[in-house]
Amino acid sequence: MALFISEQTNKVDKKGRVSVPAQFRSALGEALPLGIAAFPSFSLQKQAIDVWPLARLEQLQNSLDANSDRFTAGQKNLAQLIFADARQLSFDDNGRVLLPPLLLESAGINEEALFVGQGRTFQIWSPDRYTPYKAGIESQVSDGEKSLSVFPSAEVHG
Amino acid sequence: MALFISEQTNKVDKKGRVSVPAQFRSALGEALPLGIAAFPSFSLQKQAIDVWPLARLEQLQNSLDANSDRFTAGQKNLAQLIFADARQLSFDDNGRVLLPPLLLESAGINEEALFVGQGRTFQIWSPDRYTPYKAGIESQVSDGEKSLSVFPSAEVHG
DNA sequence: TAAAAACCCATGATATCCCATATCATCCCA
DNA sequence: TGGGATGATATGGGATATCATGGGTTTTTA
Repeated sequence: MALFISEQTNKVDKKGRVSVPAQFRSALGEALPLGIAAFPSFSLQKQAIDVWPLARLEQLQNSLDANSDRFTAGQKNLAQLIFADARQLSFDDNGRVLLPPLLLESAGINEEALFVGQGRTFQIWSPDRYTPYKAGIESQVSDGEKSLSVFPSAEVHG
Repeated sequence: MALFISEQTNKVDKKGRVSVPAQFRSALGEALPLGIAAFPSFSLQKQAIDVWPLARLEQLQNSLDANSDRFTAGQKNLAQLIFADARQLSFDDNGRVLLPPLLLESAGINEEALFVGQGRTFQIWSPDRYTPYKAGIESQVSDGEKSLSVFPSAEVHG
């Protein structure tokens, strides 16, 4: 599965439908028909929506099944919350998903949804919230952190 | 078998019938006609109802048969209680199950039943009980644990 | 035979499907 | 190189199917 990169804003119609950016759909590849899992982003204090390919949730469950001892109690609680709060969304023929009202509300999304690539996952933001958030992130990048090492030993997923 | 994810509240009619969320039914897949096993959740001090696909009970029995020495005495007792307290529920043509009075009472369910996905299993709650329970879980997730590693080595079921 | 369970059908709300169109990028050919 | 044709994408709206729910009727069970 390819990575989710770039930002794109699409409209939410009155039925709650949004087109997922075509690049994101093609990044899903064969996982597209399985759909995606969307839930309020815990790491962002539910400011935005986190989206995972459904297979990633299955990987999490498999990890829990096989390596239960490698998770802290807090991590197990978080996993439970994710399974409870996640909504499984599937694509219509035009590449749209239906965002449930609860997710729209928690992310403060009205007319427009801003898709933000995050590598193996992506986020959906209200543009109004994203602008100051991103500015804050940028200001937190210190001078010493303006370049990144890529560890060559890291395995390639897929 | 797909995962049980998301929350959904459905009504319990005066006959004790509830629609199991369609997504949960489709997650059961071919196991749907076998029905489900429901019992007071021991891990939750019987605050709610735990629901397993019937095949999971069989897996538990198989594990007990094959690895009896790997279970503690307490775990064996727990298994005994589950086999005793579980009720096998089957679906009618509309995707409903009949919740026995004993289960409804132990979970404090009256008019509404809140289904909560937990991956390989799900729970059924009284909405009144669930709200404070969930708040407690959320407060137990510390800031450092607001994201999860997904071990890439875990294989995807399917 | 009374109570409970299973079965059947009806209905409103909602989600899904299908088609139409506007916009834009790409391609192809003059 | 210009300009029209082609195709992909995003978006809107109507038609259809699905879902949750209520109620009635038949069948089973105690």
